[in-house]
Amino acid sequence: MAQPLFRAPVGTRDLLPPESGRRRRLVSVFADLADRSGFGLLESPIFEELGVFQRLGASNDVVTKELFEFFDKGDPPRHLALRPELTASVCRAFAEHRPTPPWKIWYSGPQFRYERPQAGRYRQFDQVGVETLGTDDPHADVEVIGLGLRFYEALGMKQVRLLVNSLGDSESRPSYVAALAEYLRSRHGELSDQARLTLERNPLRVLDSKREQDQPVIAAAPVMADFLSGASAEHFAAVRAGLDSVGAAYEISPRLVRGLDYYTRTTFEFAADALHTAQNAVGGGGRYDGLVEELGGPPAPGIGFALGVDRILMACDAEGAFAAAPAPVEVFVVDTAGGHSAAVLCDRLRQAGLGVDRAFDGRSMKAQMKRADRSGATVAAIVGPDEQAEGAVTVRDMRPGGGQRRVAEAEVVAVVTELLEGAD
RNA sequence: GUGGCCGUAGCUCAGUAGGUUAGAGCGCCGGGUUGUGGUCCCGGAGGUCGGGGGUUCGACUCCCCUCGGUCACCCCA
Repeated sequence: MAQPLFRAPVGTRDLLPPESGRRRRLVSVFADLADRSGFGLLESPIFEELGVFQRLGASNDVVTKELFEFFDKGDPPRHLALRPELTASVCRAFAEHRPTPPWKIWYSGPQFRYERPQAGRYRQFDQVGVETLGTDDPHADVEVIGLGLRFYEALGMKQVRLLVNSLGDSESRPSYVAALAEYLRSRHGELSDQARLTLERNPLRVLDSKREQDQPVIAAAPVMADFLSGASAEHFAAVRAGLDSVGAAYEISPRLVRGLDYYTRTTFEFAADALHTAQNAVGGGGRYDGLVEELGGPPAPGIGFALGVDRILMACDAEGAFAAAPAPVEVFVVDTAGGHSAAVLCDRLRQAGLGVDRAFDGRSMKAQMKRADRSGATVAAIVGPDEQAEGAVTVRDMRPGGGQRRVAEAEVVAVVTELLEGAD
């Protein structure tokens, strides 16, 4: 293979049409849903001061090993990092601007994590998400979770399951973690080496182990539900009741743990059953009642989710949903006359709001017609020497059995529009 | 960071128990007489077989290194 001089860096890729257009449509479906639910768009920087992300958890790989960090040219240099997720940025923005709560925000964009790529995992990846800050009303949880569910539905996905759990608050969580750690230590000998390491860093995360060996131990582990404080249990019950009221199907997943340390109380995950890869979580989120404060802001509880665009699209492929489609071309302009006729014609048709493409390089009529066909255009507008001489255009219906006729330039838009109206 | 598998034309792949000019399909370009696509037919361009080193009379085929891809662990969306 002739080796290209450069290629996209490891874990990144170029998104070409029509796939790129499909992603854009996905975001616009999400944007529409978020807008209609009272969420406004937050566009935050792609990089932040390192400290913004260090609150995500000292035991967390995302912070300790996977950050793309760098220094700028300041004096002294500032220590910055490409954002590995967006919740921290949203909280930082909240702490910085002090908007009136509840602050309901949606976002989309690239995020960066230095990991070994694998199915559904890239170093640069896209997420869409929402966050509601400044309220711990269980109905805020219900609204956020419901929005996620409706989004998958809007894409035509059917095989997405919602898993929910509560991690408890600052009172109940520590006692659970202590009990869990004690239990895990009692079965230390049965755990994998990896799980033992995880146990020392963050006992909760052991519940996430995918190793066969750990499964029996995990299955018998104590569950958070038994350790919830009265207030947390009540909050969780209200969230569940709310979900029931809007007909949102969910499963209680007592051992569901989120990756980032800031989560409290409600946690949830969207699992794509169509995906048989290791990464079948197409989205996840939860409550993070202390994060804003940790970033120097006022006490402000929050809840949100992030949905992985790449994984969602993989799941769509597996389900046959939300297919990619090339940008629609309605009219293809064929020009064998030379001069500016084709340019003028294209411009006129586009000004009329039509989707128009054309050929270049003065190729043969046959070649241009072939292009017209491949473009998927319903109509070909042909300008050759004859047409040019009489100020006319040949309008050809490209559909099987479609005919053609020569019309005056001034009538082209009307004739084409009429043909297209009969197209559907 | 650890491990498995893979790396031949733009794409999807075939090929070689090591031996003359490396193949197919799709795509691309041209043509099938007199300006017109979708089917069909003919022709053509395009590959130093990821890169480097080694073994050999000779390697795309064997060995080593390296880069890249892919999948899994870890981590997470």
